[in-house]
Amino acid sequence: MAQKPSTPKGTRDFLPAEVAKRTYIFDTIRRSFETYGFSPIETPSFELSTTLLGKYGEEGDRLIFKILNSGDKMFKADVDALKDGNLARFSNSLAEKALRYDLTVPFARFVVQHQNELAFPFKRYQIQPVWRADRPQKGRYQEFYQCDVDVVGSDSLLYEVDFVLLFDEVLSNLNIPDFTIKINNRKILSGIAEVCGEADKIIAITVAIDKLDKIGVQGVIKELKSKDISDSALEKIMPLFGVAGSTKQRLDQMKTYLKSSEIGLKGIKELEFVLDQANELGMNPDHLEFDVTLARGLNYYTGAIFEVKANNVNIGSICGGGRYDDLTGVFGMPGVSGVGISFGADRIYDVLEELDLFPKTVDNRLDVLFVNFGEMEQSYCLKAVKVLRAAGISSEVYPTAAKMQKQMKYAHARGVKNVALVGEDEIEEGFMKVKNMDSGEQVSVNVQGLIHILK
RNA sequence: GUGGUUGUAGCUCAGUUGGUUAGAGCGCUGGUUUGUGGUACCAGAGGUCGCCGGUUCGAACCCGGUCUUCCACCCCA
Repeated sequence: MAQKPSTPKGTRDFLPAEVAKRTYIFDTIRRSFETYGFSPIETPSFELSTTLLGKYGEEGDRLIFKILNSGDKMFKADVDALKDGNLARFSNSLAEKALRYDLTVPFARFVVQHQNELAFPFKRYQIQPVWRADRPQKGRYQEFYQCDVDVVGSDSLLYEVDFVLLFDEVLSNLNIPDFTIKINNRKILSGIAEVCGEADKIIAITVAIDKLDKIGVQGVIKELKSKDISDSALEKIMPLFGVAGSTKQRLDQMKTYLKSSEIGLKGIKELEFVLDQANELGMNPDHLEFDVTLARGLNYYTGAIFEVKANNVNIGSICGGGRYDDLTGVFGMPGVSGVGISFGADRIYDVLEELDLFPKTVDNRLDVLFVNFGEMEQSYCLKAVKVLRAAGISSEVYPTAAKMQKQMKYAHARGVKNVALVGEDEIEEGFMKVKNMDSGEQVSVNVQGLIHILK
């Protein structure tokens, strides 16, 4: 071995036991998606750079993996841009394709491209990997899976309600004991910016107040000042930090605060509808929380904003989403409202692992391994294996007549559930000895009996 | 992108002020008289100390670069 091989930064291999757990997560999510009426689609892992660039803000563009042009296309390199020090333009001329950064923007492209083949409102789900050239840390990878569900072609708030219920159902099915679905509305944030007379600085304001629980009131004020927010505006923002009490009380306080902002009040109304409906449909109120400080960076959101955090685990948000009124507009199809959410499968995995929440039954262990005693016994066992497999029981024969101990050790190392021993005596009597590797118990049964036990 | 951190056998880690053949535990392989794993006992294999370069008579140890790990920011799933 010359040099130790390794995967690139921020990527991982998955061993069989890990894949089994990941499959469990994907299956749980997929089942609920389909129950809620969403259909699966898939899109390519890479898109044209022009499709992706400029959709995620300056920060996002930096994190997009670009695919180097190959062959003669290298001649398209904009050497002048390099000379001028315009690295962004130079790199764009070198890369006409890029790995997808999320599933939402490619979906918008998909909707525009296939608009005549889709029935609106169109509901799709998509479970595929995405790539970000981010610096890895806990719960942050360069390659990870997103599980997206979106509806486009309707501005009905019923979908917001559906998504809240969907969050609740999936996370409950995954046995996550303590999570909070935070909900806010971009219109409320617009209203806040309007009230303090800094409507054009909405992004700076929301990003700053988003950090409230992290850096505190003083930290937020400091950040706002550094973004050139005027003192008079600051004064109007201050009352926000005093908003407290139950959800209803906080909503009332916000109503008063936003009384001069039409858009802000509309946001409150939308939010109230979603909260009321969720409540009426019996959702646990502890799971849903109105949070004025929830902003989320993606600037294409226009209505509801969601974010889910698993409590008692130090990991970022595990789900996110929101309403975007005009995502397809940039691809030439204006006026189509969409709303959607995303589950971060890799972070959910980390949460389940850390809290030891994977069901013990999640595995892909072999049901039965037949010990190989020699040619004659082997062909007898192969027939038994065929019957077992037909009954849906995974089974195989050890490939060589190696020492018993070696075969048993192999079975143990692989985590095989049962070992079947069929030697001369057993063949004569028409039975097999089957040892349960977990309990160590051994029984004598025929093939049908074994099927009966394992089914 | 900014600042810090990590890298020694398959794994978890020791390795004293730079000085001969770099260690431990676990794991692994083989054996303990031949149809039974996870326990016990015996034996054994396995590392040019992440990589490249520099300082030195001499580097796992000092210096520089690079890759990787983890963390904080930024941002986010």
